[in-house]
Amino acid sequence: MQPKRRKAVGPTASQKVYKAVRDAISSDQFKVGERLTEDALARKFQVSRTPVREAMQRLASDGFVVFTAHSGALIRGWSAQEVRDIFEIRANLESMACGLAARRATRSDVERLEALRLEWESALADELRDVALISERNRAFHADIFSISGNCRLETMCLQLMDLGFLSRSFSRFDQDNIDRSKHDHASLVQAIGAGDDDWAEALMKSHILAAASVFTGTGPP
Amino acid sequence: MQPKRRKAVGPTASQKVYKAVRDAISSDQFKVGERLTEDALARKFQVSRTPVREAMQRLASDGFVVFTAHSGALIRGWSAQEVRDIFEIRANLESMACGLAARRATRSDVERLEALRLEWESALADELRDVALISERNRAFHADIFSISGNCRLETMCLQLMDLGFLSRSFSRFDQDNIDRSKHDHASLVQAIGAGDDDWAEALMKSHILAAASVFTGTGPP
DNA sequence: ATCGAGCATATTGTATGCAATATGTCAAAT
DNA sequence: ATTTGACATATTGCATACAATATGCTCGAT
Repeated sequence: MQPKRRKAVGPTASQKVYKAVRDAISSDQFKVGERLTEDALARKFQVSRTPVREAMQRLASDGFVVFTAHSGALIRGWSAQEVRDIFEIRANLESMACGLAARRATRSDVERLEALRLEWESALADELRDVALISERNRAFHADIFSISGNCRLETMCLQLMDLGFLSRSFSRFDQDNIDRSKHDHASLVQAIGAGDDDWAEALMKSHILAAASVFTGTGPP
Repeated sequence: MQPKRRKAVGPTASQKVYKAVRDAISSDQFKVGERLTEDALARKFQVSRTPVREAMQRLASDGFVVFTAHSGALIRGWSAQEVRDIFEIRANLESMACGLAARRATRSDVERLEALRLEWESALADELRDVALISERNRAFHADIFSISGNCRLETMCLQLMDLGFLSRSFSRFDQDNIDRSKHDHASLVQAIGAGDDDWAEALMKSHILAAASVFTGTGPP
């Protein structure tokens, strides 16, 4: 007889709704200010309002939607100030994670990271310019650095900041210069982490994020 | 006629439960590993299970409890590694906030901060050694710096990290040396922020947090 | 035409019931 | 004595019903 198999009980309805709506927001499938009515979502996912409400609570807590009592959930927008604030935090947290990663990375970590970098470059090189794919692979590259850092909470916090909807539009704003710079940055990052040079890795990541911020917020030199 | 008064509709039941349980956790009123059953909380707050569940979802999302499907919410504990990780992040984020605060603080900001510092010192000076009061005023002091930083999201993130239950035990571990150092640190912080010296303020806060970390995690010199 | 009051409708907030799942107990086998 | 299985109980997950609140519209007054 097979070793008794644990009954494979899937994710709860609430979790499924949470994940689906979260992904939809991250990939920018809702308009800012759009109202998410419980009934509509409940019908869409074939469940009752209860699990939908629970998912919305968590989304609100994560900052993806704003939730006002008796008025429901709205897809939140981001003021220029908020976008600046977020990039400012990312520049600090991600450079910290990068420095830690440089100190802790093993040979196999570096090899995996390099593989992710190459996958991202190949998505960039493709004629089709699939922005969603480029964005996804960029995320995977950064996420791997967070993971190597060994600080789980830092990893979670960095991921949360990366996954805030507006970022999915990031690469569509990049011109050729931005892309070349990004490619160069990522290559240097792998090099610095591979060499275990934490100061270098940290400084590289900080400048990498701040450069992206300047594209996004238009604070760069004219 | 009076200007039409908005109907004073209180916070929802769900919000009340959330706040009550969150405060109870922050002030360490539950044992680690303790199970929070929905029925018990519902009876305690005289509401049904629905708002209790919603509150628990948000608490889980905020990291105060762990939530496993079909098994409910447990008060989470913190491994030594997690505590180290959190102090590491605080050292970065709070020093960042402190540097920003030094650049932005107005005269009235500094005066208010100084007043908060003095209130904290008076709580420390009291013979009774009310650890909860000391902790509360320390929080108010740090929170004011976050607020002055002008970065709302940073403020929220720093507060979340400060409010993780185990910190309420911090001051009960301090010996006289730690207390003297803390008093000195806080005084210097106000001075640095008042002088607009962001590098100094940033470095001070970093060392302030790391010193507290060493007391807490026992990583300091013997 | 514009504005505001009041009603009708839509939507959220909460309570309750039932089904699904986990937890604890006890007896029997080794 | 320890372990394993099955059953009883406790607890959560979800659906539905109803209450509370907000939203939008009509209609009348100015």
